[in-house]
Amino acid sequence: MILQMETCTIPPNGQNLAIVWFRQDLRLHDNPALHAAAAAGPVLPVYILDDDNAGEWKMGGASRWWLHHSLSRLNEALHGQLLVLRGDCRSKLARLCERLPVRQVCWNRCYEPWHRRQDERVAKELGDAGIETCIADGSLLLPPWRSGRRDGSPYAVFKPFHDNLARLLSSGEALASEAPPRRLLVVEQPLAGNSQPLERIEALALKPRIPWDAGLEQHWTPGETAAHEQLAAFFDQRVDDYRLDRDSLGAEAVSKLSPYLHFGEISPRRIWLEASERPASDGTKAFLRQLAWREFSHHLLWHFPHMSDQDLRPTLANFPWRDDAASLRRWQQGTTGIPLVDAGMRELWRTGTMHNRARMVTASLLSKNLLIHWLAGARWFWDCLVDADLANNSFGWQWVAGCGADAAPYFRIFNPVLQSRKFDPQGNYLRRWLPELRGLPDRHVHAPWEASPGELRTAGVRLDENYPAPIIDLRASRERALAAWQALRRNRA
DNA sequence: TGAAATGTTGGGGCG
DNA sequence: ACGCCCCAACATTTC
Repeated sequence: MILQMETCTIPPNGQNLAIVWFRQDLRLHDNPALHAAAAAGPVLPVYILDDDNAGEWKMGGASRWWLHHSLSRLNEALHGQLLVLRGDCRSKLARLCERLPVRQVCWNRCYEPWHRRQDERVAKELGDAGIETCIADGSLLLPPWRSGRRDGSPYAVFKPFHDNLARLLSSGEALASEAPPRRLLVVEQPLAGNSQPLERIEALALKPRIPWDAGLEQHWTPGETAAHEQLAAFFDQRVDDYRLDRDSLGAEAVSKLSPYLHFGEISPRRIWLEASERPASDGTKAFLRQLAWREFSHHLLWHFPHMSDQDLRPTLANFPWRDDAASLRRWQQGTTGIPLVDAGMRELWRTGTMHNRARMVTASLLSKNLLIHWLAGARWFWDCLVDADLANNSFGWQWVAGCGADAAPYFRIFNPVLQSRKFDPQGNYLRRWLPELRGLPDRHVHAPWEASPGELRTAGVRLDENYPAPIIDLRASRERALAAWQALRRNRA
């Protein structure tokens, strides 16, 4: 906890000005880079939006919306002194160092491949210019190279990874928290010139031009304060039921912390420590296990940087993926005619998130039943999710598609009707997102095409008029997917 | 963090 | 009383 925040003017040449370069660590608490910088003297907080270096994985629309609000909250917490720039991070930071008496630049590592390249280039350039750099690890429980085996090799299966992680963390040393600074001295906007910081955040144009973000506004409050409130509410009200209810689509049982974690508005370490202080329970354990999955996917992305674009296990070389723009479009819009899939996709579009169970089922329909490449689905999620995270997203899609580490076997194909009956027996989730199906009785709301004409009429459902007929026959497409996989295996053998 | 097919068991109706 | 069939419920195997 920072006890005291003050602002000051730029120190004269020769003094200890440190830049804190914020990226996916938009918080003041438990932020190692910030703490390191603050310990040495006055701090200049900087955020730089760098779209051009992100390649294929430039931030998506929902993420940009979140970032806009998150930067605004961070700027407020910094008494309006956050310097916001856009462009190439290396040249922007170098230029700041030329113009101001900067001794040191501090940042927390990001683990995406393009961020790693960026880190290297920035560190080299600053080093060549005689500027100190301080690179910390604050976005994971353990840096990915420390969560591997003793010999440094990565884990490819979750169970042993999780056992090892739990062992390392329980030793305590890994999570020992450094003493946070008692005082944060922030320099007043050095380059203010003609515009105020808030105007600069607006100038990043992160909010959508067409205002489709009403649902996001309704469902989310970005920012560090909200993150802490969300965590407290989860621990107070929901964690005890988490193990049993986390798969239930209709219940509000999950933590909803993923976007805060992605943008670093709360640190996983803080979550782990707070959970550890509570009496051990099944709910807490199940929750921390999910945090370990996040850790695992980052571990894999670090060791296999191509994971975001290529099959982790090249089992699918020459797989007959279908190029089917019309079906992809219906999947994206939530008009497949398969209720659980449509409910999930509409929740995604409207709120920027989707229940994890629904993510697995919608992903399975696209990659297995429709035989559309998992990358097409991953890209759509990337654009729509407020918690879009390269490691988690790529890992999840590969897991479902059956080409990832610890992957679901190829023959594990979700049946969206059975999943719906099992995890949303009363149809609460379906009816929330598919008002046109509200009149159907529980036994038919999961599969309206099985209802009799009379039942459909009573419910006011007209297939292919106010709700689509199913995009595909579930049984036949399951057989087709199995056959395609088996052909692949035969050719291989 | 599957689903579907196939196998097994045991109770009840019935001749 | 007994064998037979049916079938639900559960377990196992296969994809």
